[in-house]
This record gives sequence, structure tokens and C-alpha cells, in this order.
Amino acid sequence: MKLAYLEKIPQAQATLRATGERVTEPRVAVLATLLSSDHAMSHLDVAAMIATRHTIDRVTVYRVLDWLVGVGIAHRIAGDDRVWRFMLNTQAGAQAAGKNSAHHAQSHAHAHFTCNTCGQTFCLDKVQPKMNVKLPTGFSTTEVDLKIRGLCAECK
Amino acid sequence: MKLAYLEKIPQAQATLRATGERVTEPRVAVLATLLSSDHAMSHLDVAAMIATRHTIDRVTVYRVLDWLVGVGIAHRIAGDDRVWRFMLNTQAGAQAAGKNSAHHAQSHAHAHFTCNTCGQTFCLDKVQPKMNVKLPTGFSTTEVDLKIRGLCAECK
DNA sequence: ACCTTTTTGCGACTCAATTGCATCTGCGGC
DNA sequence: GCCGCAGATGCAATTGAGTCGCAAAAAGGT
Repeated sequence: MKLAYLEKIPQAQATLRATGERVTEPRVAVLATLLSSDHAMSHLDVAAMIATRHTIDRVTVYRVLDWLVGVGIAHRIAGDDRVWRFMLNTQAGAQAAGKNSAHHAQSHAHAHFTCNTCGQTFCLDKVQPKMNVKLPTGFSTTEVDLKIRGLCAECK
Repeated sequence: MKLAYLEKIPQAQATLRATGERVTEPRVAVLATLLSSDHAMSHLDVAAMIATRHTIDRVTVYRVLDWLVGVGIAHRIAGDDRVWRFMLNTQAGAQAAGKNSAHHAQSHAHAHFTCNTCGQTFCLDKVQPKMNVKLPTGFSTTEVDLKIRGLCAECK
């Protein structure tokens, strides 16, 4: 995390306002937390970071996180420890998400990197995974997730 | 599943014997079950199928499944429902796994397909995901997982 | 400020997976 | 063929992420 949580609050508020949905304190807090992190965070990571300043219920954190995914601001990543981790979509702070369209029809492709040592998960946005996937006949694709495990620069 | 569970028992026993580890009834049953399935199975799927013939504890199924992964016969796939699913490695029935080497150093690459409708997960062994992944400097890869979601031939 | 709708907080709950421990068993050795 | 024991199993209890229902508390338009 390069910038502190506090400094991200105005940006969080602006992003939320742009969605047209309600701007509540838990939403601001959760989004600001995600904005201040450079890696994917579990609900617990978020809750712990928020807890230093606010008192927000576990369940609310879950719901806000899911909501952020629903409105297209963030996305969830399945971890190897069966814990969801959340990360902002690219330029989530700059562009408003497409209204309340809960379902995305486009065939999104994500690439993530998880370090075997420190366990942190990063988003590889620059990597447009261009692969030759030949599905069996009759199969069609709606989404592609690429998960890479290895060692990050820090842990090397 | 194309071949019945029962017919896979000899093959299961042979594969297990080749590992040099103990050949127990739960291990035979679990492996035979996996051998008889063409898609990834959750521990519950396995337990349910076994339950028609044997009485094997849930926990034992978990442990056997983990053990199969450890000795290199099977691998686990993280589902979107935070449930592990298990599937045999390619030609697991033909080749004995590499002794008791718990950790694999090679950079394995797997590709899986999960149907959005029926929820079944298949292994795409033929698909060698050849992609241009440019990791940030200092990052190294040990493993690559490709997860594709969409519609399978049946559900189309 | 008021009213309606949406969120939040809290408690209880689900369910996959894990752990501790006592018992049992595969199998190498006799 | 029998014995001993490391390793495997069964059982009960526990963990921990995530969910549900409902009453109380905001948010935002009028």
C-alpha cells in the first residue's frame, strides 16, 4: 500500500457517487481500503484495516464487498485457501461502473499472481492472456481466469 | 462416467501398489471412484458414490483425497463455491507417481473448464495453455492454472 | 423535517474442512 | 501362518468463511 487509507476517502466517495447508488460510511471505508492496497485483500484483511478507525460489522464488509463486485468496481479472486480476495478493477477510481447491471455478458479475462511464500495476490492487468485454447466441440467460453503461482520480487 | 466403479477396482489397486505406499480399502475405493469419472469430483461426490457399497468416513475421504494429491496421482481444483474438486492427473492409471515427493518443482500448467449451468468441471489436458505472460521483473513462475467458465456441450 | 427504500448490525446458522485421539490394519519380518 | 508396529481409519468435536432473517438505523428525494 503506497498511499494511506485516509487519503483515499475522497476518491472513494467520488467513485461511489458516480454509481448513482447510496454512499454509505461502510462503503466508503471498504472502498478506500481497497484503493489503498496494491494487492488483493480478503474480507478479513479489509475488516482488520477498517477496524482501526471504524466499527463495521463483519457481515457488512461481506455485503459491501459483494456489492462492489456487483456494480463492477471490484472483482473477486478465489484463493487456494478457499478464501475470496477482492481487488479493484483497473481504473475503477476513474470510471464509473455501468449502472446496476449485475451480470456481465462480455467474456472477461483476468490474470492473477499469487506468491507461494508471502501469499499475496496481485493483479496482472498488463498481461492480456492470449492463449490458444481449443475447447471440445460444443463448449463456449464466457470467462477466463489465469492464476499464476510463484515467487514475487520481495520474497525472492 | 463411462465405466462402472467396480471395473476400476483392479486398476486402482495396481496404481496404488505402484506407489509403494499402503493399499487400503478406502484408498482403493476413492481412486476407483475417480477413475470412473470423467469430471472433477468434490469430496462429497466421492463419498456419495462410495457409500452405495462401503462405509467410509467423511474424514477418511478427505484424507485419502489429499494423500492422492500428495503422491501425485490426483490434483485439486478450487471451485467457485469454495469446494475442492479432485481429478486424476493425466495417465495417472498408467504411470506410477514419483515416489513420495510431496512437492513438485516443475512448472505445471493445468487448464480446467467449469460449466455455468451444470457446474461440472472438466480437465482440458489437450489444451497446453501457451500464453504470453510477462510477469513484473523479479517474479518467477512455478505453476499456472487456467480456469475457463462457459457452457458445456450438454447444457448448450 | 418527513417518508420510503435501502443498509446495517446482530445473532444464529450452514457447511466444507481440520484436528485430536483412540482403535484398527496393512504388510514386512519372523 | 502369526506378530508387531508404523501408518491409516473412525469418531466427535472444532474451526472458520460465508449466509440468513429480522429489527433498527441511515440515505436521499420531496
